[in-house]
Amino acid sequence: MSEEAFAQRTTTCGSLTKADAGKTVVLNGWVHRDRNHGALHFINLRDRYGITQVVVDDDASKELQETASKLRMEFCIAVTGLVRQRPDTMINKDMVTGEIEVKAEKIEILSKCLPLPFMIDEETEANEDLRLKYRFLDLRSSGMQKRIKLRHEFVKAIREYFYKTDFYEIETPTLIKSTPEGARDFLVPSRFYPGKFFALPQSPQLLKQILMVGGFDKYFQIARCYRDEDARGDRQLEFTQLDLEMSFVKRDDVLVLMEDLFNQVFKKVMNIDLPKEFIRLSYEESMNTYGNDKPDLRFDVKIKDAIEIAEKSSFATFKDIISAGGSIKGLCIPKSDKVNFSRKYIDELQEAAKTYGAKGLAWIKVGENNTLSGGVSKFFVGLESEVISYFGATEGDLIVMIAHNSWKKCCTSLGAVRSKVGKDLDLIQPGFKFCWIIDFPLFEFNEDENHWEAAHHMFSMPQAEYLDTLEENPGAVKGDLYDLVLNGYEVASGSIRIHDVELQKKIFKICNFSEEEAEQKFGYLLEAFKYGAPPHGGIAPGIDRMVMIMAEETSIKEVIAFPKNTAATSPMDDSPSYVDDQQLSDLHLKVVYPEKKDK
RNA sequence: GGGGGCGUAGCGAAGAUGGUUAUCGCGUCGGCCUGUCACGCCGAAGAUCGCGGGUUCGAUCCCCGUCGCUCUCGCCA
Repeated sequence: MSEEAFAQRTTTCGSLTKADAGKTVVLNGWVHRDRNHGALHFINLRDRYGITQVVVDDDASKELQETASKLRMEFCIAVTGLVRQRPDTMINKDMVTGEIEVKAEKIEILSKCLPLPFMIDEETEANEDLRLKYRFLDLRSSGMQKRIKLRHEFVKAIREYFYKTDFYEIETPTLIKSTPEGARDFLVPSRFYPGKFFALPQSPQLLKQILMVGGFDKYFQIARCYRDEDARGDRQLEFTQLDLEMSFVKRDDVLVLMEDLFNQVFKKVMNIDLPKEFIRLSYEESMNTYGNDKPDLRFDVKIKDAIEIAEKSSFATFKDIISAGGSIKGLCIPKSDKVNFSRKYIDELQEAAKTYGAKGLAWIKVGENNTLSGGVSKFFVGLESEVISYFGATEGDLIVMIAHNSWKKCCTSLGAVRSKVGKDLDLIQPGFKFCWIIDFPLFEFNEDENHWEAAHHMFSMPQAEYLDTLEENPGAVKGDLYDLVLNGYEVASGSIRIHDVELQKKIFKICNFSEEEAEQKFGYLLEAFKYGAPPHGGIAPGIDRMVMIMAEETSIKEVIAFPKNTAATSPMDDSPSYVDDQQLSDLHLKVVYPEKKDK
């Protein structure tokens, strides 16, 4: 079986300049645009590297002219021709190769193309589902090409960094034991053992800890992870993490390593200088000031505790919340020429707050000469100047306050208002603002099941000062946990791990995990800890999410070659799909369809 | 599981208090064109207005249901 011969490229569509004039070249690529003037015919030929204008002149042979007239968008062709400098008046300054054109001597159609479902532009206007169905076409767009390249450069720079800093790249299995806590596992049925399942890893967490016990004190991996939870704009069923772990380290060793890594990677990939050290905020500080644990520091609007001023008001709701021990916080929204603080806009802000559990949004407009109007201003009569100076407000600003019995809901609902305001008022400055969130609580109370559980996961180390009082007051315990945040997205999460069996057992107990259950689920880790486990810790930055932010996109799908949609399916290959009965029976499975009709 | 948005030629959009021929741009097909570069000009084809039901003399439009996509809350250690 010999393949059909064709003229193989001698150069690419992004490389020719006037220095190449006079050379005979062969280009291979796709017909990007096709401008046929009858006797004169221009073809923009595109490949990964760029676009070059091919010309079929009026002196072309009849055969060549006929071939050229058959060309349609996205035909894959080979062009043999002569590079010639364009006359000065015909130079296209917007094209890298705009100084030259290739006078076609021969055109071969390597592969035809059906009429396109959508045009291939820098960014197509077609809706996302269609783009995913025809991903092979969408990937040809310069936007996708650019983003996939960025991702490649990013991962490459990461690997280079770890190779030169003496880390080992070690693969861990993707068929592992199902872990009960955390996200829902993707399960893979065992053919040999009826009723038994492997799980796809949510992360290589336990395996990398065991690698530490195994003596590989600096490990990293570009690891695929799987979580069977609902997708989001910044969340996919499967995603890629830079997973790393180190032995004999303390928290700051990990933070400093990450700062150094991203300094070097951002410099190499985007020629951007990051600060040598990233800002550090405690969880509590971040919640209180920005209303979440992933603050967007690209704009400087800050939340302020408002109990002090609210308790002076005559607003009954505030009094009730205060006497119930709740929280009241406020935000001074600066006057803006982008948004008029109309009743309609305030309603929008209130809706944003309500999605995070706020009951309402108290608001006050700041007028001239220290006056207040609208909303709850009538409850602050006589306190005008005090309110204004408390929030540092000036004329035209809008002060909003949220009162809630739950400190967390008070923070997060006001945080939602802050985020919306940042976008709507166009306050967000360009750039990349990293920060660390540290000192997370180790446990949080599960109201429904009436017991404590790990806020992150059960393998994180409590901070030393809490070690003796863990059981007495779990809610107060802070862990050696850290998240890396970039422009309002959590991009990495890590911790110093527990390496002591007894401490680990204590944590299980606090989380209402019986010894038997712990033994059954994590016995192998506990066993490993009995054999000289080193102190260790690590972190796992999300590759997709970081590249998304670097590419200034808001959907993770833009930086993944073949993503799933929000409905957790792939429109291109139509997965997931039904399998035949034989496959099911091999796996000892029987499908019970839900009541609702299915297909 | 809940909430919001969207669904009109291959693609992107417009549309009407409910009225008989549903617009526009891109693409497609045919013709013309010697300097275009989002080429231009002339012509043509292409739509059960997501699907089902209801109200009505009449529904793409109103109502109910349903499906799909999307954003989001829950969820995601």
